Amino acid sequence: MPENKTRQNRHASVKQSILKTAMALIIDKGIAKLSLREIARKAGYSPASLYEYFEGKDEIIAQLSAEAFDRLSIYLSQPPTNIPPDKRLIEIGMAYVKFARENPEHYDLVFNRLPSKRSTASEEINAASPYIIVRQAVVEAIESGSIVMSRGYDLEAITYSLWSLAHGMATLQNTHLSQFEADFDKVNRSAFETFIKGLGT
Amino acid sequence: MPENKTRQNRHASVKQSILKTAMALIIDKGIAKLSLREIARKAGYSPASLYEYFEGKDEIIAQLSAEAFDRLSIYLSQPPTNIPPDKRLIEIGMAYVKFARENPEHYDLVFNRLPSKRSTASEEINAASPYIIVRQAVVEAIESGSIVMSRGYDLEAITYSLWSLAHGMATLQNTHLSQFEADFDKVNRSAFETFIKGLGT
DNA sequence: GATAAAATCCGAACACTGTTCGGAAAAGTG
DNA sequence: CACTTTTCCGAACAGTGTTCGGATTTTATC
Repeated sequence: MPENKTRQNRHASVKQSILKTAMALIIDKGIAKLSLREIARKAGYSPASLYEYFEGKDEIIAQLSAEAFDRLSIYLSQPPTNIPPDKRLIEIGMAYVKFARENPEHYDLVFNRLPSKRSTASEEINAASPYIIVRQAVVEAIESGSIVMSRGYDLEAITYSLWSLAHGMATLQNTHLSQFEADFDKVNRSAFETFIKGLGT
Repeated sequence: MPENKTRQNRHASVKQSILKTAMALIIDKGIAKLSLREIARKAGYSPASLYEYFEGKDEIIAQLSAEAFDRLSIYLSQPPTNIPPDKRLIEIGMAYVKFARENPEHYDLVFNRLPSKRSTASEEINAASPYIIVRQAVVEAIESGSIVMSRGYDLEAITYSLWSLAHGMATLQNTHLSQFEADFDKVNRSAFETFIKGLGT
């Protein structure tokens, strides 16, 4: 009864290879022109066969979105923990933007192709993971005294603000400012520093 | 030879009415499901006829995007000029987010449905208009001494940073945080104040 | 007002798309 | 071996954006 492993493994690996083909197509043709039928062609299957592995095109995109999410989490985990909390906060922000610039398609998948159907509670928690990472860094920065909370501007609010700043920079650089040849890294760092400075006493 | 006016007027007004029906469809069915054929049905034309007025579906969306852009400019122009420059800067940021929340479809059109083909130089200038508005407010804030530039963090960089912050807040509220019931206005204002504070001496 | 010209409109067709369904082939189980 | 489950696909359906030829209507010119 090797069904337990072999069968499920096969199913899972085929699923993964289809996702891989789909992601490759997104990267070189753009997600707007992604077609189920072309995925099937490149993967060596008939269009109907893909429905054996996914509920439809939307679920394929949702899966890719989830994968992209994990990739983002990896980026955000890179900054070492043995640096001053306020510095680390900046590095996390920089990592966020770096992810967006180095993986524009993944970034788009994470934030602009979220499944239209309300995600379940558990997915929400998972989806909040990057938020949790930033939040934890803010907590440490507060404990170290680098930044301070004030009334009406609490932990969640600060986390949200930093996330917004990073998200805005990343989004603008990948869309409206994509053809600008500025040294965004330097400016971004200054922006984070300015905000952190404003959070100080 | 009344062709000059009548003819062109008619053409322009039909064009406008098609855009209007298209926008209505976007608002109540979502842009993802917007279909050229349905626009034609609702507008009382055959699908082929729309090509007398637009190059295709993409140009219709591009036109709507341009209209949405104008609407954003109006929002950004609302804050009065007879208030302290640093306060005004915050009000402009708040107006940016307000536009996004009150007109989510328009906001999406402006920032996530930008025409894939490189826009021309003149369109670029027009597209930069909100940026110009924010920039001008920053200039006045600098002149008043409310905020200061430092080396490597100049006018453009500050403008870009404020834009990013507002853009991030707007985008997140319209997507990932759309189901959260927080008092975003208050938090947003605190975030802007914090950043402006960081920009001070 | 008749005539030529230009603008407007649409039916039909083409090449796509996502999805469903029935059944054939293959693989695993007893 | 038979039996069940999984896998796969051809065919079809409804829908899409777009093109083209020609008919109809509106405008300009004589």
